[in-house]
Amino acid sequence: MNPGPSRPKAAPTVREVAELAGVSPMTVSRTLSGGKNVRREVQQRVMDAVATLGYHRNENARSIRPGHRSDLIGVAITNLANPYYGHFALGVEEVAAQHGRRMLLGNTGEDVAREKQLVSDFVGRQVEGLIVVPTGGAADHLKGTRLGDIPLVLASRTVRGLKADTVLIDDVNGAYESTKRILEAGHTRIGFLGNVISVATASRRYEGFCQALAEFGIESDPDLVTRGQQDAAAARKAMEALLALDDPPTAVFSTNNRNTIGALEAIGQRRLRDPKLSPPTLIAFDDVELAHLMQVPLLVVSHDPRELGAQAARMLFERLDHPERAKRARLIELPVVVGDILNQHRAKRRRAAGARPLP
Amino acid sequence: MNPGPSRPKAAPTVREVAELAGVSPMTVSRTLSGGKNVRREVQQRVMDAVATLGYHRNENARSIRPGHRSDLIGVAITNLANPYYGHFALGVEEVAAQHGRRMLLGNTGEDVAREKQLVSDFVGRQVEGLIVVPTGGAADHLKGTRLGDIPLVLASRTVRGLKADTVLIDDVNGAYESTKRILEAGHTRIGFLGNVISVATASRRYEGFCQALAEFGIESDPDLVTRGQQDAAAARKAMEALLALDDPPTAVFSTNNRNTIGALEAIGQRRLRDPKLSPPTLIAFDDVELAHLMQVPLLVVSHDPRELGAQAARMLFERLDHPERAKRARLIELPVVVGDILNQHRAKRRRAAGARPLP
DNA sequence: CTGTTAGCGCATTCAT
DNA sequence: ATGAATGCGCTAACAG
Repeated sequence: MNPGPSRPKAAPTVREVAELAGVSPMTVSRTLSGGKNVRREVQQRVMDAVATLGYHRNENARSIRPGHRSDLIGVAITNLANPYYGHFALGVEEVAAQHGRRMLLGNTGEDVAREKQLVSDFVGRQVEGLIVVPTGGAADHLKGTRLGDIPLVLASRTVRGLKADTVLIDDVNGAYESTKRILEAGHTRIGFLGNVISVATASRRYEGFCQALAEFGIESDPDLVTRGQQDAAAARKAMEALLALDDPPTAVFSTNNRNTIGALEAIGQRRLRDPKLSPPTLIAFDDVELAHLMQVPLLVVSHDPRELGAQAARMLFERLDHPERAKRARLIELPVVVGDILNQHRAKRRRAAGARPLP
Repeated sequence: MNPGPSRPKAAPTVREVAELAGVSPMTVSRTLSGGKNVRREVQQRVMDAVATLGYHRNENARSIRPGHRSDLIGVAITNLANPYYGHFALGVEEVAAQHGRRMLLGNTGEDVAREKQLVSDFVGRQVEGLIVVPTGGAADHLKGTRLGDIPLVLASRTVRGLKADTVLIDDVNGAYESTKRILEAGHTRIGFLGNVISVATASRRYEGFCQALAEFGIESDPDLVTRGQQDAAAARKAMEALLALDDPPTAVFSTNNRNTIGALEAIGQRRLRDPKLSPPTLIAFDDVELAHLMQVPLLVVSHDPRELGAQAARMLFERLDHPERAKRARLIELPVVVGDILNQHRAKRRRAAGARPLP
């Protein structure tokens, strides 16, 4: 009597629906694809059968038929736990949804091997396109031929020697403009908190930073430049070291939100021990929730990572919808907004006192 | 001569690989599935052909064959832009990867219709299982029959009248314990910042909150209870209103990270106008980056959303790997950690002065 | 309007 | 160790 631990029943197929509705599989198929050339009454019978059986059309079977799209895109990002990429992924997802596509999402954890694996798997699953935040390692697996000519969009970072559609933030200029503004405010000793150099973004932001320094005739002091911090904990240590210098920087450029968090933690902790600490002005590339309330002089270089994701997706779908257009890889650089210097009570006073802090 | 805008070439198939390698499709298939019963030498020829053609096995075609798994799970979450769910998604992804599965990820934006759409699509794509953070609306579409008996795990929230494996946070107890601790510290007027009531989490946390109040013989003052804030902006307004009361609360319970952010913003802004403001103690359910550095007395009720995601995924795979086991829906409640009250300089002084703040 | 035939890419089964 | 036949679920193309 007892059917026992019911084996996971195989999903119902068109045939079963057809049988229950007393029609041919073809009529079911037609009904499900809009109902052209099917009597209303028959459609109803079919839909009823669909409902009672809990039938769902097998999209995989559907997608192997010639000319049919998979409606799937593959997205590989480096770190989902970073709110930045959460917003990014949301931007991608929203635009994909508008275009009727679903998103296969994988996390690379900055590991090239994993990236390779993911991309290969995505291709095997017939994704129509790929959006990748590259880890920055070797990237042969992203070459067009390896991808079976599936459109690829790189986001947030580039890869040396790889031609592909790319959406970047205007890193160089953002770093340049913000550093310049800090220099104009009178700072001369400016620290740098960077992430790993192999990440193109890091280099580009460092480049803009140096450009501004050079323009003001300031040599970048190697003691003030730290690089390679990939998470907040590392950034915090780096910032602590900067604060502990005999002659600490009066301003610090932070490459990304992880470094900003770490820097603010270092400052916050240090302030507990030394409440009169006059914290350095922080140039924060990427906005961070609550940062502006931290009572630390702050210049935010912000942009919307969600828009970055959306833009990457738009770029991808444009290529999918118009494969006939020019094949040349395109590069888009999204502008950043350099804000005002917030919480700069001390800085104001210093400037009011005239001249530069260090003669 | 010019091939013209090369039509997106159809992906190579086993047949093409076979032809190039001078073998039958079957030999290619065998080689790709481990190489049993294929001569080393032939395997090599096949692999070479695979490489030159850029061949990727069509997983979709593969998955329609009987007995074959899709290696796909579907995940629907409410808001990817919330770092909480970013961590959650990462937890799911990592465990899925360990089990050789990929993740289809969709964002519902708290919209039931979208959730329904996503789940239906996921089922059509032959996902082996579903992990859903339910929006809280009607949920007929999540009933087993509608899902073709695909295993479902609800995470973070429950749905009234729906039996399914569920992973929750120990909301009631976390809210209870933290509120109790604040009451023990002498607070009697405690505000409440909540999200929409239809979300089960909100009710559960409110429940724990009220339990603690009741135990201390305190009636919850309706003026101090705000609900329905779904984002930081709304939460901020609600908190501003609390701060503006003639007799503002000395402590405020914040249901989730969005409300905490909003509350801290309100406090921060208010403090700019009134530097001597003695901010209320904040009970923050869910941790928030930088919150502990905000110079606001803070009691964090924390848990790791990544672990929540991991646990949901483990639950799913356990059911997938052991379909024969008991069918009863299981419920797991992950413990929370109620921390110490941080930054409580003022509170200390108040307590040291003896008695309760309000006679 | 409806049904039949055929084939998408792959792998199981059964030869050889 | 290899290949041929067959069918998975679905739907164009072609009858009727």
